Amino acid sequence: MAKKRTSIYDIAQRLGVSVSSVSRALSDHPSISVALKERIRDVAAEMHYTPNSVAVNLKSGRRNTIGVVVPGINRSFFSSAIEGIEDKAYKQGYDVLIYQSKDSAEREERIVHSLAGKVDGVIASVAADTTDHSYYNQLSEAGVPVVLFDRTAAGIDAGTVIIDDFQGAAMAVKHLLQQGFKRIYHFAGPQQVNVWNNRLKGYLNTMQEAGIPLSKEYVFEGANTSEDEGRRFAKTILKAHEEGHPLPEAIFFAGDFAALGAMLEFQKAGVGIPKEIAIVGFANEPFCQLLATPLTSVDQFSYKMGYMAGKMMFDRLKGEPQVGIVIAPELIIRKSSLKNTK
Amino acid sequence: MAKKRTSIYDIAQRLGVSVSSVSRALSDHPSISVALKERIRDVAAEMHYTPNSVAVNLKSGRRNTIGVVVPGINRSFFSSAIEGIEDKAYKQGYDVLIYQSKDSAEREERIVHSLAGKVDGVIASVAADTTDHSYYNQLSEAGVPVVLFDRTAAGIDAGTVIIDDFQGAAMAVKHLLQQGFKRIYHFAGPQQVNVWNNRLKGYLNTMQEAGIPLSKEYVFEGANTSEDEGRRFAKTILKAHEEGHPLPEAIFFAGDFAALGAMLEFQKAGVGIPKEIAIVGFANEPFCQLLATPLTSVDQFSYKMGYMAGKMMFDRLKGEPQVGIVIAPELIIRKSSLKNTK
DNA sequence: TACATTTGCACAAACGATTGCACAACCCGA
DNA sequence: TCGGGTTGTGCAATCGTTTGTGCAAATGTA
Repeated sequence: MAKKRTSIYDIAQRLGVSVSSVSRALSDHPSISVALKERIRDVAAEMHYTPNSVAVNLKSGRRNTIGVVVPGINRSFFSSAIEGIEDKAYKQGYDVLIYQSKDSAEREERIVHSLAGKVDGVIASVAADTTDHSYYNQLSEAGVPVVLFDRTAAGIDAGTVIIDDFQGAAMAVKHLLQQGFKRIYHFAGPQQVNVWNNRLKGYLNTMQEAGIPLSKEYVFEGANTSEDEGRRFAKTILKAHEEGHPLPEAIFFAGDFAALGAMLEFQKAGVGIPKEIAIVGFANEPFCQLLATPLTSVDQFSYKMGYMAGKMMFDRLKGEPQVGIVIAPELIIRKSSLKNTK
Repeated sequence: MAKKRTSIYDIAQRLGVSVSSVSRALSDHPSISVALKERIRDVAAEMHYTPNSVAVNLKSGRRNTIGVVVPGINRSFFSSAIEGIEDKAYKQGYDVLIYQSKDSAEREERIVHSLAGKVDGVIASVAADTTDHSYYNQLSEAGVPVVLFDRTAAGIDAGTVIIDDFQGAAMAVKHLLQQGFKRIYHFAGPQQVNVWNNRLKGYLNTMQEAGIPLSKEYVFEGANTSEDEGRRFAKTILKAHEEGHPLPEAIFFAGDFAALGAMLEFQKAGVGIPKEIAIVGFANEPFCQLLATPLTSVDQFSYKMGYMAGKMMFDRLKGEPQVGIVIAPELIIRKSSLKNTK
């Protein structure tokens, strides 16, 4: 096992030429005679030579690798964004290193630290449990370009690829308004994260423009946008209802999983969707269309976001820093938000 | 931008000592005095020194990186397996390089080629469009251990982590038999791939043991296990029904997506599930429990498979080659396969 | 005081590839 | 036959570490 790999030195020795000639021959340098090039290439093929990329990296100072840091890979949004990144990187001959922050800033910081000098650039979607992601600046200070997608952070020297969350929220709320709903609640995510903050703003702004007065119980800020938090919100609403409050006519959720949790909870309580409460989610996770009551949701074009983030990264590596990219979201209307359905 | 990184040489120069002393001090070598160690560490911290991993790799011959090759990252099974691999690797201080074969053997071969010398080991689930994956042997011949999970391949020197597909299929079919079904069909995947072949065998064996005679239309071999192929199967069945054939009482699908496609098709045709046809899938994708009629399925413990594959990889790297691991599957029973339900 | 032993550090080679420079061999014309 | 210009190769430095070996100073022993 583990026979030593063949290096250009081995080839040189076999042919009685110098290593430099071998190197030049293999990279098709003009100052090597055609005859020697052929001999060298033949022997190289015969000995199954493949260049040692580590040595090449050391010499060139480039790694041909980009690092990707996401909260977790096992969510459709992130895995398909990564798919987009990998597709773009593969085309450019770059490798992709994957890391999961698990939404822990501490872990994220360790990862970012270890990344310096290992990769040519970093693409990330930041951990949600903190507001200070300044450690990313160590990368850009060291000349490693950073591109943030979806979850960005203030005060970081990085390119950004996001969707227009404000607009997405506005589309969702307008849709509900058009259906004739007025008493529209909003399940918001942690406000230190840009995406959830912008969705809340979009909701508030649209409601205000429509002249609908809000009261306190309209907005619920979840600790995150998980199924459990969605359930918690639903329970809050159901309890209020028992105490005499009217049910909301509709709810706009800042995330599909939260919407899912709430739907399951409402279903358990016998509250019909969309008959009694209309629901809109955010992310357009694949499961939306599979639910018993298919869920209206805002599509984020995750694959495209990943691909664009990759593209922006390579532009930056070429020294063409781009301005931030904002992708227009799209509202996918399904049964869960339609008034005239049973 | 791109200020040069500080190397041990810079530290050595600043303190007027040799680079070797710096290197030894930082790795706590006994032959350096405590006083000097402290001075060096202070300066190193002050200059924000981090070792250049490329140089370390070149010197040590180890990369501290494992490569992962899967058909695609955007499927829950693979993304959560990767999650398991990454978790294990992170604990060991290893990085993870991700590649997508897109189920193309040609692309897979290119990837595997490029991987030699880039990683210390490779964990893969092979592309489905071919039966010859011998290029993986170039890795093991070069001393790079290979671990295959789920989709393995014959004739490859590699460790394997699989679930007992035969057993999983048997569990599914037995469950259907217990429900009183006899006319049980099977949607099979491409037979050159071990997992689908074993599921078919499990099905056939269980049916035979139950003494149920099979006829040709019972088994359908899909080109893959996608939603579309599932639809195609459903259409075939519906067409045969129109021509006078009885419907199957139950169908065991070798994959959840195929089951999903068929369910949607049956629903469109007004065929009730499980009332008219009971259905069992395979993989226990997250969407199973979210369907209008929740889908009974065989759980593959994807995260665990990934984690075990990682574990086996590190054992191999330590020179403790393990035998293959077989994980016991579990049947998750839901509404889609229960007889006494409407 | 003289010698043996330990301690602490520096020198230099090595990992595998790239590349500026030097130089030998060739061809040409004068 | 010699100078000048190509052509084709080799030498050696370099990237940032690690590590075997050598050597001087400090310490111990008689």
